[in-house]
Amino acid sequence: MTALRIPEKPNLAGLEQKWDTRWERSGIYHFNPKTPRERVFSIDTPPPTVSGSLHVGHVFSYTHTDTIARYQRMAGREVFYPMGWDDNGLPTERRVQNYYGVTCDPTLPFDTDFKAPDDAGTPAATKRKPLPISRPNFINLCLELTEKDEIVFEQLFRQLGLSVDWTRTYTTINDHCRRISQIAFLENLDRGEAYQVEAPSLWDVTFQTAVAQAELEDKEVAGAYHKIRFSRTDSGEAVWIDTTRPELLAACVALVAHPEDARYQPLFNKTKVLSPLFGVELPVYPHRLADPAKGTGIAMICTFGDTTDVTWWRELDLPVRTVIGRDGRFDADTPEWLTTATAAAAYQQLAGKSVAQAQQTIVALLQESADLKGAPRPITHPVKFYEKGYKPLEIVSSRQWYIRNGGKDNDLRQALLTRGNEINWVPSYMQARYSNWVEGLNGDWLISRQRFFGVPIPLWYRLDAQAQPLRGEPLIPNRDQLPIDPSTDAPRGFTEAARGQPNGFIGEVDVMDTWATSSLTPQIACGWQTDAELYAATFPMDVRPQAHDIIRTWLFSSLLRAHLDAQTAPWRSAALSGWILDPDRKKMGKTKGNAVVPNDLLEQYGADAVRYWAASGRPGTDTSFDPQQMKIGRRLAIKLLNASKFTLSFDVQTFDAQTDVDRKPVEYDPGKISDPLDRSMLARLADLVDDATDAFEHFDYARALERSEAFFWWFTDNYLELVKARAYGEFGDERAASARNSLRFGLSVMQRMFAPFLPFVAEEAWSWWHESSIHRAPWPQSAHLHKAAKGTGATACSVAADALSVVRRSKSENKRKLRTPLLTARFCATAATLAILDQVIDDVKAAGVILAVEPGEIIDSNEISVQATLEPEQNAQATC
RNA sequence: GGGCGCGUAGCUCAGUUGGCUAGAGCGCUUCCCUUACAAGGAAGAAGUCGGGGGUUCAAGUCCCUCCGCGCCCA
Repeated sequence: MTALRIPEKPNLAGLEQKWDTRWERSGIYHFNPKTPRERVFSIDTPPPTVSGSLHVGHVFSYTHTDTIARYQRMAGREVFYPMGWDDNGLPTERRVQNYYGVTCDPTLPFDTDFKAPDDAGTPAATKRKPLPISRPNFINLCLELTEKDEIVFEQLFRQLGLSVDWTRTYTTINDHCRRISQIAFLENLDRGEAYQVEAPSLWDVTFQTAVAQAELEDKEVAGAYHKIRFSRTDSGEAVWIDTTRPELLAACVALVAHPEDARYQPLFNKTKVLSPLFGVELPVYPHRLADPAKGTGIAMICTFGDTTDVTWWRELDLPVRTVIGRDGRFDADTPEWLTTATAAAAYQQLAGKSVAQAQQTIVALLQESADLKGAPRPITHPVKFYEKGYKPLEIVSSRQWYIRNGGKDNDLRQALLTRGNEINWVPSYMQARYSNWVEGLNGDWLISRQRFFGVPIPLWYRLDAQAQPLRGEPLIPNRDQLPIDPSTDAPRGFTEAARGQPNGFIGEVDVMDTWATSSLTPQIACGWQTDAELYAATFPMDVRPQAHDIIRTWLFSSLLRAHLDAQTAPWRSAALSGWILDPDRKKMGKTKGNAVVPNDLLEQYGADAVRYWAASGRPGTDTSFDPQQMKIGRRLAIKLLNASKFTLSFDVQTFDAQTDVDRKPVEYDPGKISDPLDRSMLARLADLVDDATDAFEHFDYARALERSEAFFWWFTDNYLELVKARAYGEFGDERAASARNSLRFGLSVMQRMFAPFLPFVAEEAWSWWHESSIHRAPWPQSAHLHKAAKGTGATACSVAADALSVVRRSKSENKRKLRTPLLTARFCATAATLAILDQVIDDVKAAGVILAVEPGEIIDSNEISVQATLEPEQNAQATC
């Protein structure tokens, strides 16, 4: 038996710091890879973007996962719970550019003596002209800055009490992740799943990079229909088309109308039309995607104004006539297909202009030539944007890398849908979001980005005698060379001097999109290709916790990579968390500017209280930000300390026997629990344990908390009050021992059941009577409680509590103190209830301060009532 | 337009395969410093379960329909 160490006045101050330090020292959250797979519970933690700051949304969802992790650990599983930081990608680039006042120029050589500008971190750094630096130097700055951010993040997560194994932290730009990402890419290439092709792709002109379907966002923007005259080559008759993008007139390759549209039947494939201003001769085609109800029913096809243009271009086999460059401006040179002097003159008025400027110009030109009918008619319509971008996406034809994802291959699509069925979705309706996304894919996954701070695509190309790259035969590094940066590393058989020279080589300049790396978090964390023992112990992982808005990106791409590499789903379960809503029911997030920073909350209410609020949000459900709930959590934490102090204040005869299956040193003796009230409480507690355990097994931490909390308040307000006198010894040693052992048994179970939610206060109270951590203590089992209850049911304690309640009411309604004695009390209930009440009457009598209990009266009601005589102070008589 | 979710007390939410008089916490009102806890305790008031229709002995729960809110996709 451990000596008790109970503070005089327990409180929450300093618990986070105290226990974080001890947990760190004892390493209780460290994963032991020498564990058989069936005893492991592995978690694919979402790596937060470190270029932002953590907000309550993070606290919310990471707490959910932590409650599961802590439950699983207590339930006997070896929990694999690493953390990652997502520091790779555009958000970090932007932050580094601003912080240091630099810009990345991948054509520059690595400068080994490079030092960050002196004004880094000051406003001056953003005001002056950015300093161009090489990609490796730029990446070093990214690493330097993100490292600082990561320290702050880890500090906060520790304060929150996440039971992460901090020895296994990865960052998505570090050597290990770049290596895994590059290996995975090369394997995709080997198997023919990765390929490059010159094709129209969605292009963000601000960031000057291609983007993927998953990163699109429709935004309603103002536009206008312009009615423009084309003319038939045979008759000269006008053909009016409506377009929202008149500036693309020079890029027009055909007109299109619906095949069944009678108005245009005579034109299809028979006669051609001339475009205004440019005089280009164009065919007219039928196609089902042309909407007869839209405008005049006939549209111009340009390469490329929108994704429908791409479809038409592909299906009608049209030429490419590009006028907009990657910077979003019209090409300076007059395109070759504009052959007449007037066409060239018209085009030169557009050359170099932005899309908006060009539109104004072309409208003026069309008005001048009377080819525009009436004024433009303003509309608002959905336009595709890059989710992080500010300008509408353009579609440009460029060489890009893709990974096959089923968007163009029905067999693969079906296989991915089937994989979805193998996953336990929490909540289950989230699977529909996955299936909908997979069913709606319309192309392969574009993974190349024309950016700098990302994982380089690990390839070079041989140059021919004219120094033109031979794209078809990339030079591939050995796996053991990885990670490489083709902009600074030379391929085997070449020296750096051959870079860019005829018959030499050139590095692939593109990097992979962040999702191409983060889609590999299971492989990164589990030691794929690097640690066979760890991989065998942890993969496929048990659960992927994540927010539901990135099912289409992170969840889908992760599932794809695992399917392609391992022919399995990467996890058994996917647990989707909801969002935090602000008081106006709007999503809280850093981009919306309404996010609350958690530091003050942790300071004010304590980590356990904040966790209590977070854990009350059910899986997948959006939850209101509510400091009131944190107050309640704080109160619960304090209550647990006080109830523990009281329960442990009674001496319990020590004993040592194998009958206690829970642990040693033995803290209580179930064999001494003899009173029906005590046994009944344990029976009730057994039901709770079953309920909470079942909830946890289904990832429903919120239910487990709610049930545990309800029991606990009943336990303190009723059971504890009922047994108090008996525990103090008023009914003899034997019955005192029953109360004391029962109190301790109940407390032991309650402390453990709160441990996943309130890890600090549970550990603190547990430490008063145990040497080892509660977080490695076994999860309570109902069988142990049933055994101690010896067949007694849960009814007796309910009857006792009901009886106590009516006694209290009789005093409260007469505005008397609860300590006021009842001279006499006669309980009225059914015969069965009275019989049960009789077994626990001593406790009811003591807790209710009843001097004499008269024989009960049998009535036909499920409710207990009492006829009581209050002490004569006012001689009140109450009947309820 | 398609898919998914939500609507229960003033607020935040439970309510499992339909089953007794629909629950909890907060807030509100009244009372009590009670020796684990006033950072507490006891009691009370408060709901047409979004509207309507249907199935059923029985509907907050199942079906249909409408209204409102949110998210995802087109």
